[in-house]
This record gives sequence, structure tokens and C-alpha cells, in this order.
Amino acid sequence: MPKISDAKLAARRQQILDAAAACFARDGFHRASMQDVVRECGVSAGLVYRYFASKDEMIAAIVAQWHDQRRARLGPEPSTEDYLALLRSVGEPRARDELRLGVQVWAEAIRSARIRDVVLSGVDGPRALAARALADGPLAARTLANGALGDRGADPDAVARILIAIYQGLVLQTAWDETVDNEAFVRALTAMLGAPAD
Amino acid sequence: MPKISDAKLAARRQQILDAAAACFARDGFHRASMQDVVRECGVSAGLVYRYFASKDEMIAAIVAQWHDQRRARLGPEPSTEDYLALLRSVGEPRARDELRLGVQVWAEAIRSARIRDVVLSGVDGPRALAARALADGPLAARTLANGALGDRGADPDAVARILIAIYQGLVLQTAWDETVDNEAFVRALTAMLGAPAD
Amino acid sequence: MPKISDAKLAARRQQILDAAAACFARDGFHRASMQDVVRECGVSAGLVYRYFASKDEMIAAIVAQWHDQRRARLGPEPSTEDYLALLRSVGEPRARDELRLGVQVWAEAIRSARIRDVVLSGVDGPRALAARALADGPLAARTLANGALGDRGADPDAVARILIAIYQGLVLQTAWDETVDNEAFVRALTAMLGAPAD
Amino acid sequence: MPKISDAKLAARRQQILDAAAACFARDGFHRASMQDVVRECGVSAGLVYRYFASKDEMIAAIVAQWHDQRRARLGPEPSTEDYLALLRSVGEPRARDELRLGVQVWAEAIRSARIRDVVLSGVDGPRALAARALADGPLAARTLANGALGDRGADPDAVARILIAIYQGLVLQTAWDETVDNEAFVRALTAMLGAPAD
DNA sequence: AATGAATGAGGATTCATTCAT
DNA sequence: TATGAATGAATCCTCATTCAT
Repeated sequence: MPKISDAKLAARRQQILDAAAACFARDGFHRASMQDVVRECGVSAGLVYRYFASKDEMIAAIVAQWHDQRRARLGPEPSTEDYLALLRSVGEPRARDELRLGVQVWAEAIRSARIRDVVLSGVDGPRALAARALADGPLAARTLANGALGDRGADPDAVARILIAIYQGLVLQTAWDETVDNEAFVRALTAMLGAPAD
Repeated sequence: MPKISDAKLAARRQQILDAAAACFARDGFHRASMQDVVRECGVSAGLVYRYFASKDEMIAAIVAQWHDQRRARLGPEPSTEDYLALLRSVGEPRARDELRLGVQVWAEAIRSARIRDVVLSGVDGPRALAARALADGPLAARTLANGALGDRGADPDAVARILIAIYQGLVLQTAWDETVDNEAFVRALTAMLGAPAD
Repeated sequence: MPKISDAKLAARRQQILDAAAACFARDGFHRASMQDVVRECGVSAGLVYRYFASKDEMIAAIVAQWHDQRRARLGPEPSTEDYLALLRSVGEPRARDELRLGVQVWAEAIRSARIRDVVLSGVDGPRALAARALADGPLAARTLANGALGDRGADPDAVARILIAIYQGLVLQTAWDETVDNEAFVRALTAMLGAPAD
Repeated sequence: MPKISDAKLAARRQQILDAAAACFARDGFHRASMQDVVRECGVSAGLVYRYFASKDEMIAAIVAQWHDQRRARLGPEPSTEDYLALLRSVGEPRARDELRLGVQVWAEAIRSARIRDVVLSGVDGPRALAARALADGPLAARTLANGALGDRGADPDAVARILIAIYQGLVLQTAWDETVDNEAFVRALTAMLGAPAD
């Protein structure tokens, strides 16, 4: 019975997804052709379509995975440290393709309501968490509210939005130019936030 | 052969560019077809190709114009007020398509070195200005350095990068969701920057 | 202004339709590829799609035209003579492709509700006319009712259906085998109907 | 290797053929995919190809079976009654798929010489039988010649062709529209043929 | 005997672009 | 100057078929 094991099946799926992510990061979702993806992942066109019903389906899977990874990196109750670590990870050379893919994802969220929903839910979760941490005052000793931000009575949700914006902008700038000085960026931000530098 | 006046020629060009911008903002550069653009601008395909040698050429023109508009809005020596005004303009309903187009431009800068150059030079100019203003201390009374930022000895270039990141993130979030509370965002940012709220 | 004249446009459309009809008659609607049609009509694939939005659309046009031709051949008030002439035309060598196409049309009417509607309306019209002629008695002197059929009090609609069935079966048998003796068929039918042989 | 019994083997084959017939009746031979057939018959693709070397082979088997069933229904020496019974069977609801499949078979006979041979031999046999019965006069008391047809000296082969055409047309019309009044059709035909209504 | 994962050529259709008018 | 008819390569996807298990 040639029914493949679940592990092999998942591995195959991931193999295709990885190849697709590489293509899409490089050329964007709509300039990269399915042939490109097929070539990159080394399996036949037919097989790719056994795993993903259409290119759109594949894009949706890529986008979902991209946000899942980010969420996983932040953890369930992100602290200031987690946030800064996320910013630092943007500077890692091996993150290059991830950043590029992210920018393509953001652009795709403009034209596809479906993708937008995934992206927004990927962004709204962390924002709500951050906002809660900022608002909770005493409990926030080890969170983003630690420092100047929490003290000034600013709208926690708006502050959370700003923090996310900073992350997004850093991703964008680093995706364009890998020589961006990530350390200086994080250091300056630490100073701005009034948090003690690590 | 009735040679057309330069003014008419420029108007024609702009008419095509506007239609293209609308299409590209909606569907992205590579999902919008030249046929879409042709339909939207109401002239023939042949004529479009007399103004733009290729789709790539047209995209480049759109990208250049997008950054020119942004630069024009900031002025030659941007102050904190100019920056905040720029952020506020993101919330204006009529800016909707501009924001969307901007996100597509950013994505295109990932895959095309040519576009990336235009985008980076569009971003680097303002950043250098901001950094200089932040660094100049005393002279910066009416600049972005006005307030806490300039005082803390943070790397001016990094701070400038952060300010740009905040703008970019706001554009992104607003392009996805027009209900983003722009006023709250700007207010919170003003508080963070230590500048007096307007 | 290269806007083509209406006549040229119609001619082009017919050229494509004729080529398509030939392909479809030979191989059926779903074995003949659009490439086959493109090759046969000598224009580019792109142009074919300027005239027909899809293969289905093209099939629909072919089917409609097939029935239009048949209806035209019968005239507005078909007589026994018209009917027999129609049967005789089935035997003409140049009708070969028409017959084959007809059989494909009938098969397509099985799977496509849209085509079925066209086919049924192409068949129902003549049947109603024939039924009326059969029923009208005195007025039917020069119609199908002329002879035994009208006299025996058979259900005119059912008789009309039989006459149509005979035509359909003759088309089928002749499409398969061009050596079918059309004259003998018509002679025998004339005898059966009790009408005077021509 | 567990060698399967001949009976089980035949049953398997028939199970696949039935599923294929259902698919082909619904969508035609060339719109129904082998995947459709595989899905419908509930065995694996590999197994299907152990029973039928190719799709064409399968089609040929289906066509042969279709005509075998028809021939079986008429019996070795068909009488008028057998013929009328055949016509009546066309109106039975459970014959629906059979009719549809028949029309597809007829269309396939247009493009495939191989299928055409099967179809023609399926039609020629009964025609010859009918023609002989019509010609034999006295011996034909219980045959199709019973009644007006045999009396008028019409070409027996042509008359047989007409009778077959009537059957074919009835199948066609009923396959398109199950509300066709089968009883009225048969009654009218009985009247036409001059045979006593049952 | 039986599975269904895997293939890759071929399907319909769209695309950026050109050119005769 | 301006048109839009015309091109054909490239797109996404499906298909009949095979083969390792």
C-alpha cells in the first residue's frame, strides 16, 4: 500500500512550501510562476497540485505559515525582551528571505481580502497582547510597558500599533538593504522607549 | 502630422499614469494587466506604448512619481510638524489609493534592483535630512529633534530610521484597514516623542 | 483607425466558426483542442479569444448556428415537400461535416443544460409547426398531413415527433456511413406516409 | 499472491464498467476523466488499469456492452411486439443513463473508426433481421411486416432503416427531455404502421 | 492483487507587445 | 497622432498513465 506516511506527507508539503516561499520572496507572488516553483522544489507540476489546489491556495498557506512563525517567536505573553529580540532577529542574515517574503505578503494583503484577513489576524493578536501589557501597569513590570511608554498615559492600543509599525518598517528597510545597522536601530529604540539597554 | 503641444503631451502622460496607478494600487503591478490599464485610461494600447516603452518603464515612472509626491509633501527641511502632518495625511480617505500603491511599490522594490534604487533614494534623502536635524542640536529647535529624542544622545541616523519605520508601518496598517484610528496613533506618538501635543 | 469594418469582422468570425465546426465535426467538442481550431483557422490563439470568450462560448455559437441553418432550410411553414427535401439533403456529400457536427451537438446537449436549451428550442419550433399543420386538416393540403398521417386521428404532436425522429436517425446513420441509400430511404418513407412519390 | 477467482474478477470488471458508464453518460467520454471514473468506482487508479489497458480500451468495452444489451433485448428474431417493447423501454425512468450513454456512443462513433465498427455492427444486425422479416411476407405474420408496411412493396432494407431511425430519434429526444410522452409516441407509431394498438 | 503517489505533456486561456491602417 | 486587431509565448492547471511499495 503506497499510501505515504503522514510524516513523509507533511515533509513533502513543507518541501514544496519552502521552494514556493523562496520563489515568492524573490519575485513576488505574481511574477513567480508555478513552473518556477515546480523547478525549485524538484517535483512534478502534477504533484504540486496534489498538495495545493491552486496557486492562490498555496499563497494562502505561505501567508498563514509566515504569521504562525512570527507569533511563535513572540510567545504567548510577549515581554519587552521578546519584542526587542524579534527586532534583532530582523538583522540576522538567514532571515533575509523571510523578510522579503513578508513584504510580498503585505502587498498581497492589499488586493486579496482573504490574505488580508490572515494578515490582520496575525497582527491583531500581538497588538492586543501588547496593548494589554501596556495597560496593566503593575503587572507589566517585565513587559513592553516597562519604562517610559507605560507612564505617560498614552492610549495602549495606539502605542502597540506604533511598536508594530516600527517592526514593520524595520523589516521593510532591511529587506531592501541588508546593511541596515540593526544594532544601532535597536539601541536607539531602547533609548526612546526609556527601557534599560540589555 | 499634427504635432501635439508639450502641455497636451504631458497631460496625456499623466492621464495614463493616473489610470495605471489606480490599477496597480488595486491589483498590484503584476496582477494588473496592461489591458486593465488601457481600459481604465480610455486610450488605445498603441498610444500607451508611445508614452511608455514597456510595462516595466511604466512601473518605474509610477514609482518615481510616488516618491516625488512624498518628498514634495515633506519640503526641503522637514520639521516635526511636517512629519506629523505626513502621518496625519495617511488617515485621509482620499489617500487610500496612494497608500495601497505605496505598499505595492515597496514590494516591487524587493524584486527589482532598479525600483529598489528609486525607493531607497526616496527614503534616504528624508532620512539624511532628519538625521542632520536631530544631530544639529541647537539649530534643531523646529525640527524632529525638538523634544526628548534629540536629548538622549541616540544615534541620529537610527532615530531617523525609526521615524521612517513608524511612517511605513502606519501606511501599511492603514492600507489594510481604513478604520485605524489615525488621531490616536499620532497623539500616542507625540507623547512618546516628548513633543507637546498640538 | 484600424477598427475593422463590420463585414470583415463578421467574415473573420465566420472563418473561425467554420474552422471550429470542421474540427468539432471530426473530433468532437472535447477531443478537438483549441490549438486544433487555431491551426485550422490560421489565426493566432489570441485572436480567436477576441471573438469567443471561451471554448464553451464558441461551442454555443456553433450549436446556435447549426440549428439556425436547419430552421432556415425548412422555412416558416414547412410542407411535406420541405420535409422530404430536408431528408434528401442529408444524402448530399457536401453535407457530410454538417451531419457529423450535428451528432456532436446532440451529444453535447446531454451534458450541458445551456446547449440542451438551444437544441430543444431548435427542435421544438419545427415540431410545433408540423403538429399544427397535421392538425389543421383542410389547410394541410400541402403539408405533412397530406396523406395517411392526417387521416388516422393520431396525436399530431406525437406524429411530428416521429417525423423528427426519422430525420434524426437518418442523420445519425448517414453520418456513420455515407453509403446509406438516401433515395431508397426517402422513397420508402414516402410510401409509408401514403404521400405520392415525387 | 492471492489469485482472485474468475467470478470475482468479472464482478470487479463490471463494477468498473458501471461506474465508467455513469460518468460517461453524464459528461461524455472526453469530459469525464479517468480520475472521475476512479472516484466513482471506488478502486484505485492502478487497479482500473489492470482491467483496461487505456481509456480508449475502456470506452470500447462500454460501447460493446451497450450494444450487447440492446441486442439481447430484441432477441434473435424480433417481432413487431419486440420492437414496440423496445420503444416503450425508452420511456422508463431507470433507462435514463442508458439513453444518455447511447447518445455519447453515437457521437464517439463519428470520430473513432473502431467504435464506429462496433456501433454499425450493433445496428446492422437488427436491421438485417428486420429487413428479412419484412421481406418474407407470409412468414412475417408476427414480425415487423405485420401490417401496412409489408404490403406496399417498399424496400425492406429502407423500411428497416426507418424503424431504426425512429428508435434512435426517440432515444435522442427522451435523453434530452424525460417528459417526452412515450405512450403517445408509441401509439401514434402503431397507428402509422397500421398495426393494431395493444 | 492493490494502492495512490508521482509524472510531464498537453489543456484552455491571458499576456505584453507590435504593426497595418 | 492614434487606433485596436493581431500575435504567440507563457500562464495556470488537468490529464492519462506508470510504478514503487
